[in-house]
Amino acid sequence: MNVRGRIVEVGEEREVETSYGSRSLAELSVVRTDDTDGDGDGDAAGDTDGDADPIRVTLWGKWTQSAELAEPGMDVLVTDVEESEYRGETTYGTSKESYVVLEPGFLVDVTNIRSWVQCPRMYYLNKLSGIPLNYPVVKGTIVHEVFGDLLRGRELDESIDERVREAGLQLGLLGYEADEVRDEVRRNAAAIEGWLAQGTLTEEDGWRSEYTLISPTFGVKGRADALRRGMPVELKTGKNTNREPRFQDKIQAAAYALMLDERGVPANTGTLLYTKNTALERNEETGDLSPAKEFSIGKGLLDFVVRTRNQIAAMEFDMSVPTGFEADAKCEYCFEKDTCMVVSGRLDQESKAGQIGKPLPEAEREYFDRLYRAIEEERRETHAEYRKLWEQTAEERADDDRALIDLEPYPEPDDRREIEGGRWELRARKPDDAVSKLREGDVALASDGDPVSGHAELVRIERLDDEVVVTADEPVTLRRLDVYPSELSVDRMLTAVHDALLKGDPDRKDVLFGRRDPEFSNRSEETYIDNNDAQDEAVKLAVDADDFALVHGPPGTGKTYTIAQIIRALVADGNRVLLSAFTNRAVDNALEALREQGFPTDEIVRVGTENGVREDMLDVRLERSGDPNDRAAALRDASVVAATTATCGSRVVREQAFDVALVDEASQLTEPGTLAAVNLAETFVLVGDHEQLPPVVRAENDLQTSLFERLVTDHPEASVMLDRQYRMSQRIQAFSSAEFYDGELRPATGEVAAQRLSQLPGVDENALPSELRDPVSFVDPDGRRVGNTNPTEAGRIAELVDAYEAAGVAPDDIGVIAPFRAQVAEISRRTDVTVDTVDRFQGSSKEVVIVSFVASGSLDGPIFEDHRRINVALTRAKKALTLVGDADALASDPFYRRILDWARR
DNA sequence: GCTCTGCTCAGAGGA
Repeated sequence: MNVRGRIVEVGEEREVETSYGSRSLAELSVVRTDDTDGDGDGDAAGDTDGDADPIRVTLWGKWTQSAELAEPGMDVLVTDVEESEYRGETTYGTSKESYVVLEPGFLVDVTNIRSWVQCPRMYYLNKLSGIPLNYPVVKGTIVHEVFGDLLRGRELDESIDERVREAGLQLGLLGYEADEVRDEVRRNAAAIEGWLAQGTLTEEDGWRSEYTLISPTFGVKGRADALRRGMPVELKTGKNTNREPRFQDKIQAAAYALMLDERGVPANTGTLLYTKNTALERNEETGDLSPAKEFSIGKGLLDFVVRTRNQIAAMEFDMSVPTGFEADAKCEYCFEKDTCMVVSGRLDQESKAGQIGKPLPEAEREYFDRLYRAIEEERRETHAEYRKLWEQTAEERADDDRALIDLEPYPEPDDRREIEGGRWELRARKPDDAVSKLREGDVALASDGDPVSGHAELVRIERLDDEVVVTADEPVTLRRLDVYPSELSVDRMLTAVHDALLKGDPDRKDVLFGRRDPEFSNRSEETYIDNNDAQDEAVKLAVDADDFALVHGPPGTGKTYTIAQIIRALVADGNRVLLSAFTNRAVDNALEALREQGFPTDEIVRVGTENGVREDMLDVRLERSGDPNDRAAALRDASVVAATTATCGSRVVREQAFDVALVDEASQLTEPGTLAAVNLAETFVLVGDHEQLPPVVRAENDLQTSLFERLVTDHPEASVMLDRQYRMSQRIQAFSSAEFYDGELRPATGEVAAQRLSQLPGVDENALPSELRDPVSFVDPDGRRVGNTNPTEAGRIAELVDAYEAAGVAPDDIGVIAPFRAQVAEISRRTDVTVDTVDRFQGSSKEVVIVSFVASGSLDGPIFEDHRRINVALTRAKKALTLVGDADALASDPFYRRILDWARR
């Protein structure tokens, strides 16, 4: 039996005499959160605030080490407890089989356990700074890929050629030639091949490569290089002159064994494959020619893995920083010693290696701590997403759009096909009505129906319509496809903050931290845009900025056009420019405008995945694979590099340097997200509108305010607001202008102000029902909110769409906006025009927009509290805007009351 | 109570 719950009290470790001799123990008081009453309804869950009686759990032996790390408030799981009666009370204790897991909901990566074993500071430093582009790592990756290819039966030379080619860009940036890399990889691969050839591949040896594992019990996730007869095999391209495998390597393999145990397939042996070892070991007295080192994995080693994992989880629980004293690693031989000392010196952290240099100013350290915490909170939320893989039923996940279930694989053998490189293509039929967040190009978790304890593979989605097609390293029966969460964006935020503070230019930091004001020099006498003063001013400000310039662009004010003008002016001045934005769509829109203005295509490079980059920009997309020198030159020689901010944080782009970084959608970016782009340039230009949607973050924390908003507020003198809008009629823009832009947003021309539906070809305004005659109208369908839908309202909206169409408006010119996805679905069922959430509508517009408010009775809910979202909804329409909702509900709130008054005027 | 885009995923190593 297992015990799971929330710790309320932690006892001191003490020695007691038992029948086995003297043993140490520590007691925990735990309020159980697992289902203890056996009725299966789980009603004890979450009931941790003290009305349930705590139970006593005794941790014996080395588990007392984990007890020392335990704190009230932590979750704990103790497996295979022994139950006993003591003075009428049932108590629990660890048995020989037990594991004690602190904060099992916190998912620790196997590689993190590995680096913690080397040194806890190493774990911290890796997390903070990421691993920069360096040759040993790139080469190691290639050797691993070749290893996987060999296991899948691929021909060696073909594999090496392709894998080296794929790494072309990285190798080129590092200054390596393809030939020398191929030779080196071949030497490493020879060791692998020789070992594989020792009679093992001919028999049924049960090999498989790249095995993804997630452990709900132990709070560990990771990916094993390979399994052989169900036992973990890890490949290491480094040197190891000892007879024994390195301890941290053993721990890595043992961590995979632990997760295999949980799945009921015990692995008592681990293998480490050191590819540089053949020549070295040939001379040793053992006569062992093999690069493989086997070792046995017993319960003691597995316990050690779990205790190490607990150390990490406990440290992350209170977000403290490891000092290095947690382990007995020796600093004098450490590669990271200098980095370690600099980081601890700058951030004023205690560390075993000591400190070098002066601490950062207090304001910077506070900023670091604040964002570090916020980012780590975000990481927790990502972990919660992983947990849903097993905590939610398949149906719940499907309802949440996080999984496609009940896929029907084609009858064997048509459900799978071996493709190039020994990989697999898998196919299944998708139930008609199934929808999800998954998109073509995504990485997802494919499974036989159970993604955690069943057979699951990480796959790439190739096609997603009535048929599902995915590619995978190994075949699986394709019955279910789950969203696979990623910590990537969290990791990149952390490195962006690290780079900004620890590697950033002191001059830049002086402005960012308000120690001096942003400076401008009078470089430009030119007029860039002659029919719009604010746009022209924006270009001037950007060109003149020595630190940064801010362009505030309300809806329809020609932001994209201005961005293209700014980039052209900057490049004309001899600058190398990084163009970035939160979404791929915004990056491509800006590039499109740039190209339309005649900017030479051969000076542009678009960095991004094939699926992310829009089709019409693929011709300038940077192909990563190819000849190293050629690939590196393609990137280095471009005067404009365009990429999302997430890609700016990637290893390759992080190596680049620019004169200016221009970031669009800056108001939708977290501060670290913006820093990822801004870090790479001397000066920066941020374009955005903080009166529209803020950054999307999972946790409520300091990431919700964008750098754009902070700087606009602190330095209005460094900003220009584009005040002429080219989208909406006067009547439509009036509310937004008054409420959000101090009345300063105006139509650019009389034509814009006076535009009417009747100007559209074939439209007869008189054919509209009277309630829709005004450019802004309000309709109360007298509906009721049901969950996040309002079916009556949805029905009425379909009728309104029909009315517009009957008056001659083309379906393509009509858009419907609703606050909830559920209502979007409800309306979509009844009409063929575009229906979407506010969030997805940001950035686009339609001639006619109908907004569904859904709410009835009251306006409770976060979606209505953020008025910026409403601003977006109300500013998508050019000629006609119809609001549909419950008048009484809207009138109950002053802000919505004003909307009502405006619409019914 | 809600909105939801990014990114190959995670891991690849030095002495």
